[in-house]
Amino acid sequence: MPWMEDRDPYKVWLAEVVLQQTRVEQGLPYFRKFVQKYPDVSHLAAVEESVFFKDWEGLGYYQRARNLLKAARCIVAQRGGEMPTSYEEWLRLPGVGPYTAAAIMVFAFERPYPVIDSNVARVLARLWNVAGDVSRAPQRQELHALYEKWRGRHSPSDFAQALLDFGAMQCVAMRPDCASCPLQRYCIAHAREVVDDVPPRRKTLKEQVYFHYLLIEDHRHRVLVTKRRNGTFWSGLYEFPVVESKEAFLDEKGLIAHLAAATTCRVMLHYTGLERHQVLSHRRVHARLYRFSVLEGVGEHDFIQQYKQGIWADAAQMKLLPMSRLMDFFRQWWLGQITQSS
DNA sequence: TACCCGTGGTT
DNA sequence: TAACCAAGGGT
Repeated sequence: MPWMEDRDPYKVWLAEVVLQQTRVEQGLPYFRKFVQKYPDVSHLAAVEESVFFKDWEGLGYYQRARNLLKAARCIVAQRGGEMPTSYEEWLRLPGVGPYTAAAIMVFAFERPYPVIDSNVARVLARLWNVAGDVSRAPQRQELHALYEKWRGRHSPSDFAQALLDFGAMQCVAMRPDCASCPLQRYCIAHAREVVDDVPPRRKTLKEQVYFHYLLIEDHRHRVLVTKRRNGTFWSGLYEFPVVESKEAFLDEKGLIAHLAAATTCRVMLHYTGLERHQVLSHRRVHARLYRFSVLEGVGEHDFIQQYKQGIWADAAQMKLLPMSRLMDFFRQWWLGQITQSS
């Protein structure tokens, strides 16, 4: 891994946060971009949040970006830019939990903390047939003890890297190739033929939500966008004004009725035919794009005040706003329309 | 503790 | 296809 070349705590921290719940292949391009653009913690602390949000666009779990900036500013403000050197100090920073703090102590400082992510937990749980949910406290404790005992006097970082790699490449979650596994003869889960059930599968519930995005343009090729509020998913990202429904897509009459409750403007809708869905960690979002216009004699600006606060963005501004992958699909389509018409 | 939070790959 | 999963953390 690139951050192991110099073991710079800043780079190790950055990499571990980027890689939280994220595959290495997916996160690595972002890590490289961040190191290039923000070579040390003072550069990171100085960047405006809206700019960094754009840098983070497409990586997901956007709260990580906020916490990373908060932590960087803590390190600069409270420590003069000196990176923490103890597990406890790292743990106090926002966005740094037990895994990340341990990984930093091990990879940057070669200190003996147990680096137990989902890969390592799976390897240990199978080898010793640890029953139950590995995210619960008793199991975590047992895995911790097994890890320490197995590591013995091995190098903390070599052992951690070995287990991470072994979990990612050999002892994989789905359909592991136990026949080729060098540890098969030691594996209790294999002996008891329960490898596929250890650790137990997660249960994920997906709620369906239906978004009706409203494309509202003025006469100068500007479009109305709003910022998603705190307490919602994708909070802080920008989108076209949206009407959300939990049951199903609304028909145009239903949409008009919904809008009539929020604005006194008389409005018109026209479905663009553009539909797209995206699966999130706990939701499935279905979206359709509607052209929206206000009837003659009533300005769109009145609509903004009456319906939602927003900003009018031209093509150049639109490209700078951080958006979800779903909204990015509609944005790209809109940019194409603008290019064609001008 | 249980639930929330993105996106992309695999089966 | 739909489910499952990934170098987890916050609340």
